[in-house]
Amino acid sequence: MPAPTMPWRRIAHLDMDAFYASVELLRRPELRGKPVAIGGHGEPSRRGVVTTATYEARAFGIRSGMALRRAAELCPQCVFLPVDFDEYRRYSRRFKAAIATVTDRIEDRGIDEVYIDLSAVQGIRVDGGAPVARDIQRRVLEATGLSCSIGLAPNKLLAKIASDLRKPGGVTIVDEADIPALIWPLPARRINGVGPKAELQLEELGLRTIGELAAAPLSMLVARFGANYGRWLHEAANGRDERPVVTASEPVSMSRETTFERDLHLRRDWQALAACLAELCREVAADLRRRGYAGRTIGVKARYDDFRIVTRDQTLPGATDDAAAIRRAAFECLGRVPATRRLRLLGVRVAGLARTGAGAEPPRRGAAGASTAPGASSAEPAPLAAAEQAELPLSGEGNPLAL
DNA sequence: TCTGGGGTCCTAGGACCC
DNA sequence: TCTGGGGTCCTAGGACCC
Repeated sequence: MPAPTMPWRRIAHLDMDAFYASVELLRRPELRGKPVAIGGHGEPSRRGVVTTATYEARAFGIRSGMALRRAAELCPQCVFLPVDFDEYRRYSRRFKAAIATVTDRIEDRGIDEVYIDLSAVQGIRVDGGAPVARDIQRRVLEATGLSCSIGLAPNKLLAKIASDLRKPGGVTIVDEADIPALIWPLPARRINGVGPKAELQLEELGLRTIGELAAAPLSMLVARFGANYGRWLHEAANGRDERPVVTASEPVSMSRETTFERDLHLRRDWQALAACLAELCREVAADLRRRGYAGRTIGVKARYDDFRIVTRDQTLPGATDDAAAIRRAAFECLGRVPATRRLRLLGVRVAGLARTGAGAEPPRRGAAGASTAPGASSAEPAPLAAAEQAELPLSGEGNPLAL
């Protein structure tokens, strides 16, 4: 039985070039041409990682995800700037609006990239799409002053790899016929969905490049990675991907988390942790309300000083966007986190989201019922209740943990 | 004193229901 | 009393992405 064939498609992947750093250079033009890294508080002496570095900084070996401290060692003259997400979001909206003047077939993939389905663009089957890609680049540049790179391919997987081949400012077409020459020599890690763990396992199988992966027996991949992921790896390495461009989606969860300047002990530093948790709950509640959502599943995430992560969550009878209800559930969850080591990070997450606006949501039960918090009733350990009280006077402005 | 913050999706076991 | 499945929800962990 022959698989139904996909209709002809032309998918673009657009990736902004060194996005955060480029936005910063717009307001700090005197830094142009210098090594600049964006991350954390912009101070290499404090905890944080590089989110984006200019191409000049990358020449020193600075990479995103690298500790700021390490980046400063590699390049002492590098200029460090703090992240300013509000500003990046403004530019993100602008460049996406510029693309929307060409087509509305856009899939949001975060702050600095999108997929665009160009299949219906006039004449694209003849010219391959390079002219419309150049036109999009020009519109993005005029709207923002920023450059981007675009990959054009029959699917998202190949378009994503293609956009990375000629950075910055490139337009790269990858068709099925180009796969052996352009895609197969690349490391398997370049496939979107192959991360550090999978890369390591592939290496153990002697598979380094996408071509080697494509030639590997399917049975070997399935034996190693399971039926789903194994089959997907095989398809991906051969350039096959039928995922549609998804133009609308609903959020699944909202969360807030923070890494402490110094690691905190669950009992000895309880006051500071409790104040932190309460603040995270206020923030996530504010985010929910601003965006018009409420959620049923409340959870906390803790990262120990050895980087292990534990999560605990609790599902309420009804969705809530109330800071106090979220806080009660979050404290119950934190009470179940083993106090085995010090914590370096604490987070709060609300999932199971439903829209609150425009009567889309059924009447809320329990969650807003002041004294009877669902799930936080008799199950709540007494020491926690006391500790929760104890944090209240502390919950002021600013970060009480910046010691 | 390496290693951020905000997400999505998948897996897997147990509870519970039919 | 034992033998069964399927389906959904809840919880925890983990890989991966931007």
